[in-house]
This record gives sequence, structure tokens and C-alpha cells, in this order.
Amino acid sequence: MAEKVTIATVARHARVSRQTVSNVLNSPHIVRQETRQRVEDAINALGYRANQAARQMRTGRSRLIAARIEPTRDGINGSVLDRFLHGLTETADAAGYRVLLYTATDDDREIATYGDLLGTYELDAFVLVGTKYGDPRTAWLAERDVPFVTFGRPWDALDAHPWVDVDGAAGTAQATRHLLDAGHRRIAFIGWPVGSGVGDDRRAGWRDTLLAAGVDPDGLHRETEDGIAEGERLMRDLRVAVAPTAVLCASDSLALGALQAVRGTDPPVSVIGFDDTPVAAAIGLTSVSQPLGEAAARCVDLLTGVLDGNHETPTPVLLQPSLALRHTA
Amino acid sequence: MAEKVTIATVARHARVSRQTVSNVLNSPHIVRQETRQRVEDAINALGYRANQAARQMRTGRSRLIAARIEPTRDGINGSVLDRFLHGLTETADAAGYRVLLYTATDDDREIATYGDLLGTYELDAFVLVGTKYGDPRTAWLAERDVPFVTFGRPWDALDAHPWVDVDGAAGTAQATRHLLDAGHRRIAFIGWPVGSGVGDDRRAGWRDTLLAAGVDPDGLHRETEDGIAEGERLMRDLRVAVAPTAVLCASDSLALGALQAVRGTDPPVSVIGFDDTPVAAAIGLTSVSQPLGEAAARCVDLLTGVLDGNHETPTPVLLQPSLALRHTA
DNA sequence: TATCCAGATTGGATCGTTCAAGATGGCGAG
DNA sequence: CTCGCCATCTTGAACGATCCAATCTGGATA
Repeated sequence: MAEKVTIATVARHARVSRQTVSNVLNSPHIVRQETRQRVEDAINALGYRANQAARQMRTGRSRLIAARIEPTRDGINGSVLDRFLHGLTETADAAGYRVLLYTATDDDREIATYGDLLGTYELDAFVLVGTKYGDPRTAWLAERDVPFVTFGRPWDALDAHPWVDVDGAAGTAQATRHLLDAGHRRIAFIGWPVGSGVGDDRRAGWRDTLLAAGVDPDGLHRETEDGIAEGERLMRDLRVAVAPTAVLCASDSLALGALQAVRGTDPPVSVIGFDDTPVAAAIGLTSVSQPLGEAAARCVDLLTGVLDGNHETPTPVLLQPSLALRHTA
Repeated sequence: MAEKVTIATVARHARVSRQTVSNVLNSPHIVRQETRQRVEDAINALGYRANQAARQMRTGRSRLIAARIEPTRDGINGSVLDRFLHGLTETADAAGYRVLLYTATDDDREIATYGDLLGTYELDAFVLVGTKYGDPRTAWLAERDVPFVTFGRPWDALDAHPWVDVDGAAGTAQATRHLLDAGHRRIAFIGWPVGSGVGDDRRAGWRDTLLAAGVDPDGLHRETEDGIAEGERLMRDLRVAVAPTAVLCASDSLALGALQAVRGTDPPVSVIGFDDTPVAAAIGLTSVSQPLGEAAARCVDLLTGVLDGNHETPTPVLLQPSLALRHTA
């Protein structure tokens, strides 16, 4: 059984003191070149790795970031989180941080979990995915000066905090332009009920683009909770009411439903979804694609900015989505 | 700014010594009832939480479990991991453990990451999803006596280690019986190339069930890499060659492809997939469903068994899948 | 009353690291 | 020659918990 390699082992091996080894690790510039080299050689020779628990005890920093993994509600849109988490883990790793998972069934429990994670693990920061008007979670964190980033804008803009988001309106605008360019005029929209920040944003992109093109969007849109069945129902409704030649949806779930409602029509009704989920890729659904890896990387950037000394509030990041063209539009 | 609450704060508040507080936390039975109550009240009143770093330094245990999050290759089958991870986080939480994510692009890097995680974070255990013949990862971990569980059987059975798996053969057998009961005889199978443990297992369930029913499976199966396009290609091939009335696939991706190849046929060809992914649910594909939450829970059970003192090697767990009936079969 | 014992409690050492302050030695200025 | 300064390195203490060994307490027994 190999002896445990501590900073003292390295110090002995390199014939310096513990503190000098520590300095080589944390402030190399104050150590003489020759000594530094000797210590680094010893570190490599012994395979030394700084013990995080001991370091944490002294510095109060765990180099741990918490992210929530959700219960995969719909399943279709769940994969967005999945891809985001993967990106987060990868980028955090590169920055010397690790991602810790947690779950919670509601806001209260989630906040209780924050307390627990902070108290016992001394987490350095949180990444929240999705925010809503008057989110109690961000308020709680901000109140306690816990560093955090949200993937999603603070829709009420009461408290400014670092965030990264994808410009949903730009995405739907781009999709709408694509349909206009293809000659469509009666372009419908199936989205979420007014009041959800994300939903309103996506609808606005469609609406504004139509208006700019001189098309009146009145009567061309429907609102509902997310879901395939709902998408199908509203699309049938739209066909009877306004007979659109194309439809843009706020999610791939809705788009999938809409697609079922227009199967076999001639001429075919164009359908575009949102999120570019695996389902969309699988069935050839054109969809607005979010740069999730990039978003995750920017979240980590913002966090390390806050954690590693930058006291200025970092600037939010708004990323541009792209349109994944497939054969439904 | 609230003073930091340590074990000493609690001790002072409850008028006992630090050690008594520690005993209340770790071996409550040796503390007098009345004293214990007083200490617990103090803990609650002060909102004390044991500092994990300090505890870890003394005990050498981090209460952290590592799991790998993959790059979402296909996307369709990726959601299996997603759901598994969620279950893992939930159950680990209940057992007092937390899940730490890591990524790796190949086996060598993954093993390097093990070393890193063990060295700096003193991880308690690893959960590996998916194993293959002669997996170098399990060998590395076993060699160093690092506790771990795999979700997936050790296919070469060289080194026995704790594992949890879902009985794929039982799943395909059940699906095949379902098709036989519906009157089908020419039931085809589209699976993965011979040599993958999981793939061979799934094919065996189909083959054995057909043989038992007196149907010769020869010529009724095809093998390929996973993918929608591949599924579609092989299904067309099968139709020309043997005109099956039903087909069972080793994955939902393959099934999705097969489904596209038989769209509009009359009478309709029945299709069954495997994994019950969100895509299957979305498009109404009948599919073999793995109890992922249960599997995750059993993984945690096995690990805590090993970690919390049980020296006997725990018995592997083989779970039974179920058939999610939808309208394609 | 003295002795003993089991169970409850106490103080001190320890885990591996970083922080704060002190020691060492060389060099130029007064 | 002495002083101060700088660069470099070393020493002692601390973070917050647990483990160990020693001490205390109260009741039963002689």
C-alpha cells in the first residue's frame, strides 16, 4: 500500500518547506525558478494531488458548482437540459470546477436544498436553468450573496444578476423570414399562454416579423400548455379557422402535434419547431436550434469571473440561435 | 453577517462538549436521551450543518459518487442516461450521497479522470453506465479496490463486481410473445452486430421465443449499427426478402427507421422498439421499457452496502422490463 | 463510608492545506 | 561597518470535524 502523498511528502522530497510547495501551487511567481522546478519535479515524481477537502477547509472554497437535473417531464424538451449539462460539465472541468447534481420537486424544496448544499458542501456557485417572473430562487440566492448564473433571462429584471440566454425572438424571427421567403403569407403560430417570459419572447419574434412584412398576425396564433396532443388540437383548430400554409411552434412537442394534424395534406403545410431536440432530428422536423454547448460555456465563464475575483458584475450574454433546416419546411 | 455555526457553537449552546455533539450525530445510542434531546434542539435552533470538508479530512470519506454524462450521441437513446441520472441523484440524495458529474472522450481519459477525482476529491464510488467485453475501466477500478457499480452486466465475467441490469432478453421475449399472441408468425428482428453483449442478449430473447413457438428465425433478422437511416434500410431489405408482418428492433432509433419503411402498408406491419424513449412515447411507438428509476435506486443500494461496512460482495440485480403498449403493435 | 463499575463526558491530538508572521542571506547606500 | 531592504524560504497556528485516552458521575455493593 502506497503511503499517502501529501504536501509534506513533496516538501521532504524537494528539500523545501510545506509552504514553499504551497507557493509553487498557488503563487508560483514568488518562488525562485530553480526551486520551483525542483518542487514541480517532486510533484510529478510522487504523483501528488492537492487534497481538495483540506484546501477547502482553509480557503472556504469547494470548486464545486451545483446544477439541477429535472425529472424529464415531457421528455422531448428534456434533452435540452441534458445537452446543456454535458456542456457545463465539460467547460467547468476545464476551468477547474466540478458539477454536482441535485433535484427538487418545487421551489421551496429547491431553496432548502440550496441551504443544505451551501452548509455542508460549501458550494461555490449555482447554475439555474429556466427562470420565471418573480422567481423566489434567484431572490433567495441574491439575498445571501451566493454566486449564481441563470440560463434564461431574469424576466422581471428586478434584481440584475449574471445570465446567459438564447435570443428566442431572433430564432422565431429567422424561422418566420424563412417561411416568408418560401412564399408563405398565412404563417400561424402555436405557443404558450401569455405570461411566460420565454413564450412571449418567442411569439414576439414571429409577430414582429410578420408585421414588418405587412402581414396581419391577428387570428393566426393560438396559445396552450405544452404537449403533443395540444399541438395537434390547436393545429386542427387553426386549419378550420384560417387555413394557414405554414405554422411555427414554440416547442418541438407542439410542432410534432401540429405535424400529425397536417399529415397528408396537399399542398403540404410547412411546420417549424423550436429547440432542435433529438425528436426533431429523428423525424426531419425543421427547428430552431439553440447553441447549448456555447451557452453552458458562457455560464461557466460568468461564474469563474465572479468567483475568481472580478468584482464588477459581468455582462449578460445573449446568444443567437440558428435554424436547423430539414424537410418539414 | 451571521457567525459561522460549528460543532463548538452547538456544544456551547447545549452546555456539553464538542465530543458529545459529535456522538449525537454519529453514535446517538451512546448518549443519554435527555442530553441528546438538548443537543438536537441546539442543532435545530442554530441551523447547524456538519461541515463536509472537515468531516472528510478526518474520515477520508467524501459522500460523493461520480457518474459520467455522455455527449448525447444519437440523442434518441441518450435520454435513457438522462432518466437514469435523475433517478441516481434522487436516490443518492436520500442515502446522504451526492452525484458528481464527469465527462471523458475515451477510456484512457476516463481512467485518468478517475485518478484525478480520487486524488483530489476522494470520491467514495463510481457508477458506470454501459460496459463492454474486456472493459479497461472496471479492471482499473477493481485493481485499486475503488468501490463501483455498473449499470450493465460485466459481459466477460472475468472479475465479478456489483452490477445492476435490465433483462433485455426477457424484454424482447415478452415483445415477441405479444406479437405471437396477436397472430404474427413472420416476426423479424433488427439488431446490432454480433459481439455487443447488450445486442446479443436482446436478439436471444427474440430468437428463443420464436424457436419455442415453432417458428424458424433463420433469415428473419438483420444486423447493423444503430441509427434511423439504418433501420429504414434494413426494413426495406427485409420486406423484399421475407415480407415480415411484424418487426422487433433493438432500439427506438432502429424502430423509428423501420416505421418509416412500412408507413402506409396494408395490412400495417407491427413495429416494436426498445428503451421506451420520449420519441417512442411521442409518436406512439410500442417499446420495451426499462425501469430506470428502479435501476438507479438499486445501484445506490449496492454502493451504500459496500460503503457502509458490508464486506460481502453484494448480489447483482437483474430487473425485468415491461412492454409499453402503444398503437404500432 | 469506601470501593468499584459502567456509562457519560472531557481535553488533546490529528487530518492536509493555507495564512500570517518571522528568519535568513545578499546587496547597495550612508 | 552597519543598516535597511528585498527576495526567498521557514515556522507556528488555524480551519472544523472525529478519534483516542483519560476523567468524571452516580448508583450498587461490600
